[in-house]
Amino acid sequence: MDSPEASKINNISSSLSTINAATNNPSDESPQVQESPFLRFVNTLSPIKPVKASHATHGFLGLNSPPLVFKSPRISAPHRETQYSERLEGTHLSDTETSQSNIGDNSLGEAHSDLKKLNSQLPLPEVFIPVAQKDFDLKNDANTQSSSPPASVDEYLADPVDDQMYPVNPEMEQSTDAVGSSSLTESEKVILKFDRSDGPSNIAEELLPLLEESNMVHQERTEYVENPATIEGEKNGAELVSQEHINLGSSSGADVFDKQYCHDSLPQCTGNDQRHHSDCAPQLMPDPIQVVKEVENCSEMVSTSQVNSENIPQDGSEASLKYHGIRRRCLQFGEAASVVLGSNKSHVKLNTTSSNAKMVSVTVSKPPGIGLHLNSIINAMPPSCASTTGVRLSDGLPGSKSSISLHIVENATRSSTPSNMDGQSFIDTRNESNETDASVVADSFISESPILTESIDLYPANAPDKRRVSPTDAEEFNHPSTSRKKKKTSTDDASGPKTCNCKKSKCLKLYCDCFGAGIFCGDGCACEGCGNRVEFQDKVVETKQQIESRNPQAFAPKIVPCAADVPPNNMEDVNMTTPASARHKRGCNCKRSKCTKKYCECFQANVGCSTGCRCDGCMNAFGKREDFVAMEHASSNERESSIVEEGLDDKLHKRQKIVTIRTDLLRPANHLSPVTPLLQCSDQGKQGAKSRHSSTNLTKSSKKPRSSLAHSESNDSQKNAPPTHSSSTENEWIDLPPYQLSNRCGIRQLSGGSLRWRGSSPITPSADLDDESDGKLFDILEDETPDVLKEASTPIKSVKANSPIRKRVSPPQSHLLRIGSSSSGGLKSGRKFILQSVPSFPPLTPCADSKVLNDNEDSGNSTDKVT
DNA sequence: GAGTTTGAAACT
DNA sequence: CAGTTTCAAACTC
Repeated sequence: MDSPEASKINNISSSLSTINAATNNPSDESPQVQESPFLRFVNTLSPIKPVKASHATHGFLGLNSPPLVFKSPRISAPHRETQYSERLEGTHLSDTETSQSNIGDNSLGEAHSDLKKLNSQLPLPEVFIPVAQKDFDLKNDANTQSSSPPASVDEYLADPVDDQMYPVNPEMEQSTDAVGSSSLTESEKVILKFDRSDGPSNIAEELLPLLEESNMVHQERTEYVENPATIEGEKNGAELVSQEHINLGSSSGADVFDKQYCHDSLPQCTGNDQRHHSDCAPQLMPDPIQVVKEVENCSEMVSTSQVNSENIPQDGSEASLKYHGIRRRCLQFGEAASVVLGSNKSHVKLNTTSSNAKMVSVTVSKPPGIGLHLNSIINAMPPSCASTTGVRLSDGLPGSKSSISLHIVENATRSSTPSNMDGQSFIDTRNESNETDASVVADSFISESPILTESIDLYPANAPDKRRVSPTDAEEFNHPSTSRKKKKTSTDDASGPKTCNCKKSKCLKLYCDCFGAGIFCGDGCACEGCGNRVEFQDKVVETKQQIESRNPQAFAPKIVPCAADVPPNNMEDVNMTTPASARHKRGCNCKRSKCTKKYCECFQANVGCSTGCRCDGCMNAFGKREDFVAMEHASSNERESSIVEEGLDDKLHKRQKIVTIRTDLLRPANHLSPVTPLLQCSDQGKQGAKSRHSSTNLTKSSKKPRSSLAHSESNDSQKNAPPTHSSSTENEWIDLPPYQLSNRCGIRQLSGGSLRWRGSSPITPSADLDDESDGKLFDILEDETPDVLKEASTPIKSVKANSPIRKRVSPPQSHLLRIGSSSSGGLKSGRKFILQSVPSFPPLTPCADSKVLNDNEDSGNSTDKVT
């Protein structure tokens, strides 16, 4: 399907990718696109995505910049229409896919035709698109183009577009999703109906009030949209959507839609529910604007979905509309669960995988690993809510939302592609991303439906972070007052939502878990003089702003899921062990806990320590800093390298030798071991100040290759011991050789590209540098590289040790830029790789950005080096 | 449940 | 920017 249209798709995908980045739905795309890994890869690669995404997010989220969506609902309406049309197409495509994969209902094809008709009928209001919505326009254009061609293209386009649209307007997303759902044919409806019996209805009933409200909003929108008749259609469509979601659970293809829906609807619905019900004691702390807008958004979201349904020519009771949003969640969630459970397995594995990925992305729609603070919020937040949270994020971190979503998507894709890696790896990723998501969703829904529990079960919560975030948030939302008990605290994870016990901070400091997570304290909190309550919203917002003024990222997710993002080279990746490949942005500073207890934020987040960490004696089960892992891998490599080096010493400069060795080692390993060289370096790694200094000194002064080698070796020997330790917790990861791990990351996210990438990037630079470096770079680097930078490059420290050049070699320039771009954390850590791993621009931006950066870097480095 | 430990956040 | 203090969670008993 993809191949013929791939070119188009690619073109469009690039544009879409940008949009997608903005939206959180990249996962949706990916799943859809998954059919053509190449497209997926292209999408992921497109550097534009992240940037636009960030922008879009900014526009939305940024407190400073009121969300465009709100301002110009009308404008959005036309978009919606276009989106709908697109969405319809996309849905058609997806439907077709689903039909092929799972359902195989002929009706789907019919539905597509119907949808196409509808689309043709529906005018594409590209003109309407506002500036902020340019992305949408692009999408629309792409969609329109794509629409004409076979469904496959449309599918990709439609989904991504929708996704992209979402970031700008969550409502739009839902609407598009709804449209897509609406696109489902009657046959699907039938299926959906069956699925309904599954039980989301209960939840839906609970949510009905919300739906009603949303309906109100819908009506408004419907006005925008077009005909009142369409409204009915919407309602019907809503029902259909819900049904579809359910059905999707059964069908793989449907899964995509479901996921999308779930993705959109779930968060939104949750947000809506939360707001409306006001159940959640720990409500997300609204930004001043957000509060009002959120409600609107939530309602809009629902309404949009309904509106989308308008397009769908189906019968349905209004009541169904009410359920619609609710059902979505439930259904979706259920679907997700079912999917996870493997109900769909019977269909097509690929589909299931994709669906799973989608599921993940959808259900999650939030950065998996992310989040102690914002993460939680984000997780809990529905898209609409996300916008609200996003506001904060935007304040500190532009595009965080979008970026997060991207990460999620990537994660989802990763998880979705378990086949690639070990089942374990797959599971792991799922655990984090999905768990968190699932947990969140589950938390929100558990009360409503048992299905949730299933999904949850699927993802045994491993991550404490998740625990904190999701449970608290979810519970809070679901059971604001009741759920909380006193200090269940994070440890309770599963037990309950997070609560605080603040005595003096009044819950208005980051000390407070609730405040730090961006949620209001609930009844369960045992805090004294709590100022983090809805009553004090103004104050809370003000305080937040103050804190953000000091540290824009204060509320940003501390954990960045970036397995793929992490530069392939990074030691972290190798070390990484972090199940989700997530990392703590700032890193921990543990001294005594050795990162083995929850004192350590990294450990608490189930994330391995990264180069950014300044911990002492890191024994983080999720991944030791870099040293250990690197040491392990490096040790073997080093030996080889050392031997080679020795031989080379006579001939070449020691430096060159080292470099060449690296390149040699790396090249053969290529994608596998781009890390290895680093690892070698890493061996010296952290402890490294010693090793570094010594090595650097050696290199500079005597430049004895052996000295460096000796360091590496010694370090290896020393560090080797700890790595074994890591294996215990992370059996999965640990089991895999470091290079495998790295591969994993790359493979997951980017089917093929990542590999190339990594392999080339780390290696080529060094190699090239080596070649050239001897004369120029070497001198420059050595002399110029300030100690800070050297230190900064800690992860690669080994590089330093081996050769000053190496520091820069891997990505010298880029590093600097990155470092600069990367927040203070990067500088602090001072480690090259950290910089890479951390998205330069918005540290929040998870995978996508980082990927992009990496891609850029790689390309740039390769080009530079090559030249 | 009380007390201690720990490290992040806040402050100077 | 570094060092110190404050704070609340995490942990231990």
